Amino acid sequence: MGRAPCCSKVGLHRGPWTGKEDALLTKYIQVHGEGSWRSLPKKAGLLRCGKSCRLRWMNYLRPDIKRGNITPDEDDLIIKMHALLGNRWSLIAGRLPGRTDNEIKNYWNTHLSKRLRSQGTDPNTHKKLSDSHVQEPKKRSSNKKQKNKSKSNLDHTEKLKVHNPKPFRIKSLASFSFSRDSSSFDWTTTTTTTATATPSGSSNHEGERGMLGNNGSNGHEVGFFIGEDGSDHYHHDHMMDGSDLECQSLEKLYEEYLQLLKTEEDDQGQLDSFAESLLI
DNA sequence: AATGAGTTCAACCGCAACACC
DNA sequence: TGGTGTTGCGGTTGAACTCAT
Repeated sequence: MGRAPCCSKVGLHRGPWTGKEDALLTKYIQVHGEGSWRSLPKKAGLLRCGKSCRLRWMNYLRPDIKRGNITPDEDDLIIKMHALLGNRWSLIAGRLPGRTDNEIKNYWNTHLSKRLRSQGTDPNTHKKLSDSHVQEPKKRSSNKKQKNKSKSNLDHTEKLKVHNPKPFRIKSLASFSFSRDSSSFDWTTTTTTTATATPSGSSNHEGERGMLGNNGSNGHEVGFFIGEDGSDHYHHDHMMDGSDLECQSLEKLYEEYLQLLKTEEDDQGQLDSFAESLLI
C-alpha cells in the first residue's frame, strides 16, 4: 500500500492556476496571513490542496518576489553558493532577495549547470572535468537574431542565459507590513507592474537581518526588525529601487565571501564556518 | 506554413524535519 | 517517548513555448 496523499485529491483542481484562483488565494492571505495551509483552501474557497496553495504563494504570488532576469552578479553568487552548499536551493534562495528556491533550482538546471559543464567544470563537484567530459552547449542558433520580443533587448552576450520569467501577476503592491505571528498583513496598494524584492518575514529568510538591514543611503526606507514580542516585522515605505538594494546586499555578501576565499588556503575552517553560518 | 527537436519553468510528488499532544 | 499532523525541501515531470529546418 502506498503512502496516503497529503490531502484528499477527490474533486481538487490540478495544473496551472487560473487568475480567479490566484485572486482568491491572494485575497485570503492578505486578510488572514500565511500559514495553516492545510485548512486554507477550504476557507479560501479553493479546490486545491494546501500544498499547492503554499507553493503557488511562495513561488509566484508573494509580493516580495522579484521577476526578471537573474543578473550576472546573482548567477555568480549562485554558483559560489552552490559550491559551498550544494543543492540546498532554499538556503541559496535565502541569500538572494526576491528569488525563490524553485526559480534558482530551475535556473541552475537549465543554465548554470550547462554553462559550467561547457567551461569544463563539473557542476556537482565544481571541479575541473577532464577534456573528454567537457560538453559543448547545444545551440539552436549561432547567428540568427532572437525572435522573442521579450528578449529582444538583451545584450547578445547574454544570449546563453536568457531567463525571462513571466511578469508578476499581482498588480497591487507597493507598501506592506507583515507580522508573521500576529497574522496581520497590512497591505497598502498602488498599481505597479513590477515587483521588487526584499525578504519578508517568511521562514526562508530568517537569520538575514545582518546582511539585509537598512538601506538608507539612497533615500529609500527599507528595514526590518524584531519586535518586542520576538516576531519578525518587515516594512518598507516606498517602492524601492530593487537594483540598489540588491546590489548592496549582494556586494556585501560577495565581499564577505571573497575575504574568506583569500584565506581559504590557509584556513579551510573559516570557509566551513561561513558555510555553516548560512545554515543558521 | 508545418513540423519536430530542444528549452523553460510552473506545478507535482515523496520524503524528512518539525511541532504538538 | 511515540504517534500524528503539518510544513518545507529537493527532485522530477510535462505543457507551453522557441527555434531550426
